[in-house]
Amino acid sequence: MPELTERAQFLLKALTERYIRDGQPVGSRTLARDAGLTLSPATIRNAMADLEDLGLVSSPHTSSGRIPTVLGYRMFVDTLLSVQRLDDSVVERLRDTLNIKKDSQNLLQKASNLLSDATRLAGIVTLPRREHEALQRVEFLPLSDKKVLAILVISDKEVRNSILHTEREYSASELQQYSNFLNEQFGGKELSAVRALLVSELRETRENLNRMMATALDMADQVLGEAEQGSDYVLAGQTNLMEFQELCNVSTLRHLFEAFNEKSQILHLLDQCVENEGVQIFIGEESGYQMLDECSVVTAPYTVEGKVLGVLGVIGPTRMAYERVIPIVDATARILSAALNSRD
Amino acid sequence: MPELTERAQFLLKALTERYIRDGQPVGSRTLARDAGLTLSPATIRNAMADLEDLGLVSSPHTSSGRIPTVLGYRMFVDTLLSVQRLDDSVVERLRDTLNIKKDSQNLLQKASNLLSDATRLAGIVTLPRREHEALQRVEFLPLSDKKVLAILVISDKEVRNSILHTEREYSASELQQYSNFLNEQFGGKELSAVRALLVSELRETRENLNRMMATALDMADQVLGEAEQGSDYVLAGQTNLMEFQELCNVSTLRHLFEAFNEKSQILHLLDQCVENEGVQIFIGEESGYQMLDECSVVTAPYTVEGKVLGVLGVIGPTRMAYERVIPIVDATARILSAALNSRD
DNA sequence: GGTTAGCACTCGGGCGCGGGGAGTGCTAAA
DNA sequence: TTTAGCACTCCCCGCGCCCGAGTGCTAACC
Repeated sequence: MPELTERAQFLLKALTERYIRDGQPVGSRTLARDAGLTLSPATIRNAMADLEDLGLVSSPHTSSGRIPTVLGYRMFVDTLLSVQRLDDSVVERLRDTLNIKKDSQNLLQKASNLLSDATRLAGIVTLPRREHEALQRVEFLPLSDKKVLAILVISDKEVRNSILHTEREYSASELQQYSNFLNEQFGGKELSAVRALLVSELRETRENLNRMMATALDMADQVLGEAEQGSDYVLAGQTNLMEFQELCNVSTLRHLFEAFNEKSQILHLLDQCVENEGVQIFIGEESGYQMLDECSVVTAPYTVEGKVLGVLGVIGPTRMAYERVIPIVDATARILSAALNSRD
Repeated sequence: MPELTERAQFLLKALTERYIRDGQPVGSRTLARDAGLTLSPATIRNAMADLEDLGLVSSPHTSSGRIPTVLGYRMFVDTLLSVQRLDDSVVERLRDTLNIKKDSQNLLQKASNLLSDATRLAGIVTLPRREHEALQRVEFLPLSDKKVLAILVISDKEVRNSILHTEREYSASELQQYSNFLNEQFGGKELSAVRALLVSELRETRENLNRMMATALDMADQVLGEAEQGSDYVLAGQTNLMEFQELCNVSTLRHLFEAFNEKSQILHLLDQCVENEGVQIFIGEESGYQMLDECSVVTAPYTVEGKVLGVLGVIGPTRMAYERVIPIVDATARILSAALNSRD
């Protein structure tokens, strides 16, 4: 990263802020007025030429003002940005909305809506990863006609059930035996571990197991298979993106929306944010995905009991109000984490 | 509806088909060549002038070809359309995809995808209405720490559960008593009836009821409240709509997509289709919703055991290939109904 | 009478032109 | 080092232009 004189930094900051504000390339005259410095446009022009040489700004054509490059934005958010303190009322609102007691799916949807409302961008929240969930308990309930309801208690917040199709009818007490067996064997273990154990056990001892055991294992495996489905996310406020000039041509929008539907690419990007804690920002091409070339993504992981469960964030044009967006994403992540933790 | 000479009908049909094919206003010369009739452009012009007087076609400006009006489309789909017979392979594909055994949520999503894929438009499927579902059984399971898992068995296909927060801990046997009571009282009744009964019973006899009954009713009410959430739909292939010239300006798209997110208006429209059986079509303004002015909606209800559960369909530009779309929507509705019926 | 050829007319779209404006780089002076 | 001055560049916008496609009307034709 090249070193800049204080003035150059100041100008880059002013230019970027101005450009973010009204989306027009910023000229030397405007900047001179804007910056508050008592410098003539000519001086500014010299400084801008330097910034251009360093690759921090560029001009769309010969005689127009400058706009920040990706590198310019990078420096802006990394070292120049003065992050706004969040208005208490906003925090209050976030907290209020997320503190209602609801199932987590609903909570994430709410969070996504909040993000998109507060930033006027698209909000995104990944569903919690399931890998490290532990199996608390399994219960089986007989339904009519060779069907069994399996209930998988993962925590006091997460319960999943699935309907199994069996080859014969089972009595309640018989099913009770099975679940007892499974709970004894696997209760408290991580789902992935349970699955692995089940598979190996099925392979090793299938011949020797009596019919009951085999069925129990089959059932559990069937349920686990469903429980460990692929990751996903909830999205809100995509339409907000249609308000921005720079995204407003149909082909750009189409690629973006197709990526939203496709999910895999976006998920892959968000997955990278799981490791780093705190707010993380991808500017334009940095994401490595073409459809996001003119977008920035601001993310933060959310946690329960210290473990990162998922990622939330916003997607918007590179020209977004970072100083407002960053604290919102940050706060939402914290508050969502708190809500997930404290729920009784 | 005005009566038309055979020739006028033929010309309207040819014109509409042509316009649907390539989206350009159709001129007399083109139509003369296209129609297969050995008529000169001048003759066609006369006939077109008549059609215009009847409000069936219009020209965007003085010297351009004609395009069908909403009325023209209406006559086209009602009396002129030669619906294509569906290719068997397509039916096969529909049937294959919908016959996998999956929970209904998943099935509807699949159906929506199929619709959008097969028509290259946006597919939509409303979630089944819940009103007439009967409560088969309720079970309670103690979780740790003053929490109780309530399981609501609605049918062999639908099970919902929710976690209740109680004021004290309950033993398994105590909970068993509650569920027995509820099952005796309400088993087999419709959810709405159950709810009504509960409310009145709570009001009338609250004072006299012992604590157990009250808790049981509270619990059940809490669960039912969640179960009877508002209606909803699954959507697929919105991005397909971005391919059409006539929808391709950002503001039109925005209104459309906002309506998709909003859901209430679209749902209201779809609700109208529940009553009529078979395929139903709204062309342009006919829907009564502004954001659909340049769109048509083709719907068909799907049923289980003769009862209409929901509606599916597609949304696309008025200029859509009705003769292809209609049988696809029709077939999908039938096949989805069959799949929902036959699932074991 | 229905059909057709001919003709004048209309309108949208594409193209080139020219002027104005915003902004630049360079040079030379303060 | 900063600044004023100046020539230059390029976008944008409006204007006039022409071309082509298509129309309506009229008059002739079968």
